[in-house]
Parts: sequence; structure tokens; C-alpha cells
Amino acid sequence: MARSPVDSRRPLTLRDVSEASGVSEMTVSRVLRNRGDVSDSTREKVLEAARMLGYVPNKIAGALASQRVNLVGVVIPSLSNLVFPEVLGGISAELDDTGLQPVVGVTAYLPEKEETVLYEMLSWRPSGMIVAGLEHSETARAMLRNSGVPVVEIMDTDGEGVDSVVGISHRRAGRQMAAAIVAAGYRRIGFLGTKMPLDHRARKRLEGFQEGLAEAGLQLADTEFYSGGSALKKGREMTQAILTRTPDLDFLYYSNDMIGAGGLLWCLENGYDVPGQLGLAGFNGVDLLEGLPRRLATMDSCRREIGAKAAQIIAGRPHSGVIGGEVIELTPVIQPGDTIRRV
Amino acid sequence: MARSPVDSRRPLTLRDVSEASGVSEMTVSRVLRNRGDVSDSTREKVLEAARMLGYVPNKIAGALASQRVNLVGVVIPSLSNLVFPEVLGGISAELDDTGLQPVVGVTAYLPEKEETVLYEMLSWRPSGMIVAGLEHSETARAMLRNSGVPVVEIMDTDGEGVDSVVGISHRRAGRQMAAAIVAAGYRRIGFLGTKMPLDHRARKRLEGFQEGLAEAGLQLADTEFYSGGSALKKGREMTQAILTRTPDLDFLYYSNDMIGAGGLLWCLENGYDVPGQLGLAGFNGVDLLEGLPRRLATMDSCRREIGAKAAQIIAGRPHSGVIGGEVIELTPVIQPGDTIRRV
DNA sequence: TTGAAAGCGCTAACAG
DNA sequence: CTGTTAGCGCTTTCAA
Repeated sequence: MARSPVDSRRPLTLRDVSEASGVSEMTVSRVLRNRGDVSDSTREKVLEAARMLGYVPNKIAGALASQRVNLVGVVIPSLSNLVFPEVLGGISAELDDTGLQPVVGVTAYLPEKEETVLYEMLSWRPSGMIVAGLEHSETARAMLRNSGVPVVEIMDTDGEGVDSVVGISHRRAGRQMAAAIVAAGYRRIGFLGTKMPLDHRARKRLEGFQEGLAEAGLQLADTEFYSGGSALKKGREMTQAILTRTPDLDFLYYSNDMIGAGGLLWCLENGYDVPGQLGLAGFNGVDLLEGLPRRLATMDSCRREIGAKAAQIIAGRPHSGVIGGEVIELTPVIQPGDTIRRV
Repeated sequence: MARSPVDSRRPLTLRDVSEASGVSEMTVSRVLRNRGDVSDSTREKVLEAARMLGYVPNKIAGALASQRVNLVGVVIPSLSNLVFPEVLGGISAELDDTGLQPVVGVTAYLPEKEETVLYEMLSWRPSGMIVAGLEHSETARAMLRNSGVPVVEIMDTDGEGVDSVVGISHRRAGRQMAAAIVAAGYRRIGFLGTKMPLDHRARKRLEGFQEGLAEAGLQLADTEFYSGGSALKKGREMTQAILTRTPDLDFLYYSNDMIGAGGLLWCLENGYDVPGQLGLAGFNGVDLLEGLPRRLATMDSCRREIGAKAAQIIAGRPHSGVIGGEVIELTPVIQPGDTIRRV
């Protein structure tokens, strides 16, 4: 806190602590890192001096010398979609006691942006990289592969990872939901989702959903896409649009809970019998759903757990021994709620 | 990508590029940073070699040598409250073209955790620190003050900052809302909010609200607090609880939009005449509100803008010349929506 | 248990 | 326009 000798604006170094305590730099370093054996008396002296001066070690120098960096790169497409902050929360919580720190990069779903962010992060030689999705440019994949740091690709297991993978199969999730809907007797099914062609997980869910329908000899009766804006409001608008265009739909599958919730509110206000006349389902299992007038059917996307497991993998690989990829596929469970007919 | 000579697992260095291109390390460095004048022919040679080898510079070494770190520490209390990811989004977007990268630390509203996170971040000698709130332990404040890096405290302007401050006055926001409510003729007013005593901004809003009521000779008729869980659901439960206990309330002021939205849904379902019989208001201006059956009165908390302005301050101070604190107070505006009687 | 020497990989500063 | 020389502030390694 207090600057002992002169309050010059030069940042304090180990040497300052060394001089103030009369102990060699090396020993000061050992004390500050709890490394090796140091006598209690010298330890005291050093800690006292460091505290008096308000010394904060320089990790840049430490990292260079030790070739060890306590940073973990986290690359996600967006922060405005609640899902990613939640994953990040899982990562952050799990990393909490490991001395590792997350560094966040946002790609806005753009492959070129992803390359830039990865390059930037890898140049810090982090202890690990956690990257959303399996779809990357060849350049990006090569950077990750050659980086020598453990890489965990998260959220999705439908495809090949560079190293470790933690996620769910969105394709299977889509199929499962289709099966549940068909089993409940619905036949005229519509899909509502984002227009974003680079959201591969949403795309895979839709594809899986269509496969599931096909198995039952069905196909989508109508679709509606949107981009941008308040998801809840968009859900309302899209629902109205699709039901106006195709009034005989008996089920609406939404690519996320937010638009699904908007749709649910709209249907209830407009006198639809849910789930008798019209069934609804979303995706993600956001806890907002608990407060709606009726519980929207959904599927938990396990996002905090995905973050936590990814962080564990990074934290558990001390020196990036090239142990090679774990693949952890979590299994999301359908939460039928109140918007699918019980059979 | 391809490892030219031998595919040893040693990370590539500038020297490797230098040797591969036949150009001195220094010139390679210049090319890779677009610094100084380099002839087109050597530039080509260098870039070619770097690309062939798949070289990624080591910023640790670069930062140590240049005393410049392109990291910005961002310290926030939580990631599960949508507000903070939004601020972070504003920061991240603004930093995007500056070459600066945000590093996120989460404090869980705990002062001790904040100290740890700050210490950890400052040890990276970042280009700036963006910290939520004005309330910090003396130790934390001292670390920030002595760090020599520009500090921006965000979200709140009610108090003294260490350096720069960007935010809104929550106290004033509370007073304003009180004034609007009183002006609309409501008299029996209840408050619903989080129990969290360390959420200083929520506390200041409440205090300001009470001051505003007091000016009109009123005081809170009842209060209800919660912690944890789905905010939407909690909003329902709390609303039911407070209205059961104090049925003659004619206004409910919620400390955030999420619980307010839950309350709104509950009131509508239970046949309350909103805003005739009962008025409602929240805080934050989340865009979820656009999709509700009725538009909840609220107040924009300017969070993306706060993030953006904070990032600008950091990005605009090249070498942390101790120019001293800017204070930017944004003025949130009441959005009366449909849940306050028009006068 | 402590200290001295030698870098970590890069860039500032200067010289050509 | 290009190269050389010294470090940046730590930690590793070895010696005392």
C-alpha cells in the first residue's frame, strides 16, 4: 500500500521486496509462490515487506520464465444469447479454485472473427482453450491442433473434434423431440427458429428433427425463421404468422425457449387450447420457463455442466501431455411440461 | 501449419521464422507487427515463412519486452444476472477493433473474492481495469489506485471512484420512479427485491425510492425480499405473498424487470386491473419486456452503453498517463409502458 | 535453507 | 530499410 522509499511511479519489482527485506530475490520469489523450503523467519520478513510495499508480482515475467500461463481461452459466438454466459459461468465457477482465469473471446458467429480471436488467444500460450462448436475453418483447426495446448470443443458432439469434446448431440436431441411429439399424436408440425445459417447447433437440431419426423412418415408442414430483436416478441410474431398461414398446424417446435415462451403467451392469449388443440416445445431448459402461466415443453441443454466438465478437463491436464481427446456426450432429457399432450 | 524442418513439439519462435526466411529476428518482428518501414520483398518473404511454419507470436515475451499488455480486466459480480453479460458485450464490442482483449473475473458479490480477482488480474499488468461498482475493500481500492493502470468503475455514480466512473445514479433512479408513481396518484406502495445486502446498486435504488416517497409524505406500505431461483417464478410468488399480506396496496415496485415480469403475469392471471387498481414497475429495461402481454413500466439502466463508454476510456488512454478520472453519468429514462396510470 | 548465474522470447534503442 | 545489443522481471538450475 504505502510506497516506502520514494513514491516513484515505477511498478514494484521483486528486487524492491528483496531490498526492503534483506532477502535475496530468489528467496522472495520462493516465499511468494509457497515453493521450496523457507525458514519461518525469512518468510515473515518477506511477506511483511511485500505487504508494506503493496507489491503485486508481474505474471508476464513469471510466465515467460516458467513457461506456464494460468489463462484459459474461452471462445464463444455471442454474449447476448443467455446460453453462453451460462456456460461461461460454469467454466468460471469450476476454474475458481484452480488458479486459472478465463479469457473471453466473442466471434459473433463469424469464422474469420473466430480465426482472429484464436490467434490472439493462442499468442498468450494459455493453459487451455475452450471453444464453442465443432465447425471451424481449416486454419482455425490447424492453429488449435498445432498450439500444443489442450483444446476442448463444447456444446456439440455431432462431428470430429480437434482434441477433447464435451457436449450433447443436437441431432439426436431433435430426433428425440420429434419422436415424443409424434408419439403424443401430433401430425401437422411446424418449426420456428433463427435464420442464422452459421448456428450449426440449431441447424443440426432441425435436421435431426426432420429425420425423426421422416421416420414416422411425416414432414414439416411449415417453417418460420427470424433474426434479431427481442426473442420473446419475435416468438409471438412468428407464431401468429405461421398459424395465419397454416391454420391447421397442431404442433409448433421452436429452436429455443425464448421464442417458444413468446409463442406460448400468444397462443394462450388468443384462446388456443394448449396442448389439446396445439402442442408447443422449445429447447434449452432456461429457468425462465418456471414462471410462465404454463410450463413449456423443452429439453435441457446441460450448459452449466458442459462448462464445468470442459473446465475440469483443462484443469486436470497439468502440462498438456498429449493424452488425446476425451469425448464426453451428455444426454439431455425431455421435460414434457404442460404443452405436450400426455399419452 | 506444416512444420518445416523437424516436427519437434517445441513451440516456434521468432528465430525459426528468421532462419526460414533469411531475415533478421528484428525485421521479422517488425513485419509481424506492421511496425516501421520494411521493403515489400522482405515483408513477403517473412509472411510467407511465418505462414508456412504456422508461427504464432508469443505475447508473453512481447509484453515483457515492450511493457505493453493488450488485456483489459473486467470484474463483475455475476454472470447469471443478464445485466452483466450485456455490459460485457458492450465492452467486448467496443474493444473489438482496438486489439484489446477482455479478461473476465467474477466476484459472486463477495469482497474477498473481489480482492483475489483484482490481485490476479493486476499481476498481468493489464492496459486497464473495468470494475463493477464503487464499493470495494480498502485493500482493493489501494491495489487499484497503486496499480498505475487506468481504472473505470461502472454501473454506479453514487459515491467516490478511484479513477474514472461510468454509470447511472441508482439513488436518483429510485427517486425518479417514486416521483412518477406518486404523480400518477398511487399511495399504498410496496417494494419487492433481492435480499442480497451486497448488491449496493439495488440498495441505493431502494433508498432513493424511499426518499422520493418521503418527499411526498409517503412511506413504503410493505416490502418483500427473495434470494436465488428463477426470478420470474420468484416474482409471482412474492407478488402473491405481498398482496395476500397487504391487500390494499396499489403499486408494486420491483427491483428488477424479471421479478416484475413474473409479478405482472401473476396479476393479470388473477384478475387485477393493471394499472387501474394496481400499478407495477421494474428496473433495467430488458428487452424481454417487449414480448409480455402488457408492457411493464421500467427504467433503462443503459448497460451496453456503460460497457461501451468504459471501454472507450480504456482504449483512449494509450500509456496510462495519469490524466485522472472522468466521471460519466448517464441518465436513464422512465419508460412508463402500460402499468402506470396515465395522468 | 539460501544465493548466483543464466536465460525465457521478444522489442526498444540505436547504429549502419 | 535492416541489423546489433541489451535488457524486460521473473524462475530454473545449480552450487553453497
